[in-house]
Amino acid sequence: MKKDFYIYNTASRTKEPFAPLHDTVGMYCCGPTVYNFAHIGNLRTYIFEDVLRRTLLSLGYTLKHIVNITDVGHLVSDADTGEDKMEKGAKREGKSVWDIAACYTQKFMENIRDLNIQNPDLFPRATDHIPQMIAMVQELERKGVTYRTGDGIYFDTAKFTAYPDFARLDPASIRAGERVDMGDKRSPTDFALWKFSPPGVKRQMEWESPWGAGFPGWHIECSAMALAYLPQPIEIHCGGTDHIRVHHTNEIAQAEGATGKPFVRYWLHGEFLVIDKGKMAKSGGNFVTLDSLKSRRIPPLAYRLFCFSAHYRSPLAFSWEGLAGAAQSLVNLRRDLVAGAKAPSEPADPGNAENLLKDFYAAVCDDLNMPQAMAALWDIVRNEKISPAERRAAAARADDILGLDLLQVPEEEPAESFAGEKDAAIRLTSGRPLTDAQKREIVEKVRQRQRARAVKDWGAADRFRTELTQLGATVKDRPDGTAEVAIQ
RNA sequence: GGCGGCAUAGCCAAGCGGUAAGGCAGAGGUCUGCAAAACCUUUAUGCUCCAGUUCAAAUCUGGAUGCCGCCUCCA
Repeated sequence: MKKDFYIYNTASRTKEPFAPLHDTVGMYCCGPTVYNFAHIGNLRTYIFEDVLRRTLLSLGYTLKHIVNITDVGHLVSDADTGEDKMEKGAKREGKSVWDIAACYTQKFMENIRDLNIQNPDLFPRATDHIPQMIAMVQELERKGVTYRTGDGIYFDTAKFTAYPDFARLDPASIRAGERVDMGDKRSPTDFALWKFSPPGVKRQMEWESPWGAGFPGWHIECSAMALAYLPQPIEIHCGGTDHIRVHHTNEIAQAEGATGKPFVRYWLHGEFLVIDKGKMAKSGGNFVTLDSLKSRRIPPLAYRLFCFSAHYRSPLAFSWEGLAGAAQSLVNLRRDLVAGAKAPSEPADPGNAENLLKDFYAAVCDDLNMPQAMAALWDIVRNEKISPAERRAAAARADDILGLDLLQVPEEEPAESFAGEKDAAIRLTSGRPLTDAQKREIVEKVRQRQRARAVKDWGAADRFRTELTQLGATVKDRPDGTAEVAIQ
């Protein structure tokens, strides 16, 4: 059943009802540049796009979803002086650019999997589509909207009168040379379609073209690959908010300049994850990766849930405290659902789940308002008037969109067995590496405390607890007499 | 300089004209030798400030202050 689905279209700057023209909805999302780890800020956008994808599927649409992998180098600056990011990464790690791309593509795929982000239908790589890019540049040449400088073929934005519309630019106020190095460009908004390899320099990544050896410009890959796989106009195109002004504006110029037809119908942009009031950035040195979360024992899905605490078009303030809160929240959510499962209950009625989720779907369909959707879910999960089976059935349906593995039975922390000690009465988990001596000290104190408890010597037991606390070990007694020891 | 956005409890935040969602944290209680867990109860007379419109404003208008993003590869 298709509900009314409203999404905010950057092109119109308004919320619009989603009404696709094609039976299969084409969706193109700008993917990662694989020269370094993705940080969790990058990942926020892919989570937003995944929720969009899951919502469309859940509403009954058929999708063709494309996420590109940018594995070709982009220069660091607009002038010819900058280093290529891929080549820079290669130099940093002493590998070839191809190895770098393969390595970080792999890392990206792991992140995606950890976050329950569903795979799109296709992950096209830029380096596999050089011919399509060259063809598009040639078409733009035929249309007479390009010119040649000493270092490349450029798009002449003056020839594309709609250029300022998308980002609502005021052409008169873009002042030449203010922040961009003009090089030989005629206008600050002009951009490279094809760059020539510098004379005498053999780049690791370069291709033959009608204009000689070189490499594609920074925006052509998305226009070329999107149109290679999706019918025009493409229904949905997503990316980060930073792409509006330059990347997507240029994509539109290229695609519409080459084809003379509208490029995309709905543009959606995700806001940034902010940290210490500024955006998380690879260059800022303030970035956090999914691996660093995992090493702190925070499950990736806790981060996914954390992302649902703010609307995708609002900045979300990152903090470890907030993330720990999300982790706790996920544990609570699953626990409450499991608790329901233990109670005797009648089989759930799927039709009723749909009914229970009315508010949930209403929030999701209102431009993916996930904070409100989560509130609606909590109302179900903690509503004792609803039978546990019905709650679980509703949660399972909601999870098609949330992707939080809500019905997963909470697992015990795997107990770390420690060198030389096999004591079934003690389960030790540690958040940091410990020497054998340290382990032995802690284990010995736990044992002494257990002995004291056995003879009801509460005073001694409490003293050992205090000592263990000083060593960073928190002890939890379990009903079966075993002790759970967590070391921070 | 241009364009865009934000300011709501300890933290993350929703709400966008009808009398403050939700999560986390905190507090009190029940229970347990203590602790943990669990369960129950509770937590903003107020939404940066100042004017204004309105029967009614966190929500609209004008102004002030503070903060952020894009304009350069960037989610």
